[in-house]
Amino acid sequence: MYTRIKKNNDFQKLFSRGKKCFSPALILLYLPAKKTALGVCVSKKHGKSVRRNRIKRLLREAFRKQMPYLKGSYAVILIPKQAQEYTLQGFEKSIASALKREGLLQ
RNA sequence: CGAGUUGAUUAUACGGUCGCGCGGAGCGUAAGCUUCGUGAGGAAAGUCCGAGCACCGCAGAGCAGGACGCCGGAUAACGUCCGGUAAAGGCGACUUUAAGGAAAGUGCAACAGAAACAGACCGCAGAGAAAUCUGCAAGGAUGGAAAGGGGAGGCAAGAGCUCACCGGCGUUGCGGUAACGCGACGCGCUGUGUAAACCCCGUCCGGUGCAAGAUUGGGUAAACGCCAAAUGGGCUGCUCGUCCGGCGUUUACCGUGAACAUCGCUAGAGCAUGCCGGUGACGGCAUGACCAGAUAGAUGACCGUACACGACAGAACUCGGCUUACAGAUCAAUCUCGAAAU
RNA sequence: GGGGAUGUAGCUCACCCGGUAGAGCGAUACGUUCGCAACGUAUAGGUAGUCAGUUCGAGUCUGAUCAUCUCCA
Repeated sequence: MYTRIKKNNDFQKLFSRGKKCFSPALILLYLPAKKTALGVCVSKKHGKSVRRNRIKRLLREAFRKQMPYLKGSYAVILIPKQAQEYTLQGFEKSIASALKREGLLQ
């Protein structure tokens, strides 16, 4: 299981030193860590609170599904790109392709 | 049956698998694991009002400033709610209204129009040969607003000049707690709008807001510098009044994880049910349950069944309102209007 | 979460007390020049963010709503 990234310090560390990886639907930042941790970053540009919460939930669910295939443990931040529609399948594919490209999958 | 009016309720439901926040219990040195319970709204939204609570402080007085404004009640309080009154709209059920004062004073009323703290352009009548003079304010024309209204009498033509009705003002009787209503008598009648213009009258208001604020380790001593000495700073914009020196740097000793921690943080002017009082807002009594508490911020994914195929929308200290957004569904009323039948 | 402010021409802004919406830059046309710039002359461009209310009349007053900016750890 993963833990949530809560501290501002951790976010700053990832934003400044984390490796960036782009995919169609989102941006992924990661660093090796002791435990797998997930942070989600959804700005106000994505809409009102209901819409933003929906995006966060979809991102968490997508990440949860991809986790078993991870090699090692990492601290990860997911940043969605602006779009008209957000789907679970789209996020899953994006995460999978990004992780594969970085060679983090088994 | 059709068209409405008013009030209220609800906001996909049920089952299964995996997953998340919080709390309890158990296991474990610990990381954590297992299990049980619980987990968004009618508007949680906008932040437009009113409070609780907290601090600044002592708000003591006056001025300034702000809010409200028919009457009576409800409430912790309110700009909210309830019941009335008046006016406007609707055939009606009913709805809407920032609804005090224009005879305290000041201002404004562009353009048009003859004239907008007051009048004669056209006109009507009399006199005169005419120019013009005198009387008048019915009709025309301008305007949002034009000298109480339209009718009869009267007159040279006209005019509250006179009369009845309506309106207005004053006095007064009755009903009502009151706003106000109904009536009687008198006065021919004294210019309009604007107070969401200044203002007047009445009522109320200290400021800042949980990023408030509190706790946990900062304390003691010395030196120097800056500002200031009846000046400066704090207390609300100002005045009176009142309180006090303030800030920074360095060194020595003890201490040191001063925050992204912990508390505030959810048991409450609360909720549900029943009874009683009241037209109602609401109040009283009894019983029952404990019902989110996060801090990059918890409700999702998949499958099955049903249909109307699911709108607006996500707690962030807590309540009472208001306002705004919203697919629909349901219920109620001796409700209203129309049609048909009896 | 809680305070504060601003929406006017393509852009940057005026218009305090209600009465015909203006300025600068820009755009278009003409002149000037061999041509361009500069300069001169003229023209177009707005229902004052949106919706209601008060008023005879609203950019201005009042209320609601939408958008943008900003401050508080």
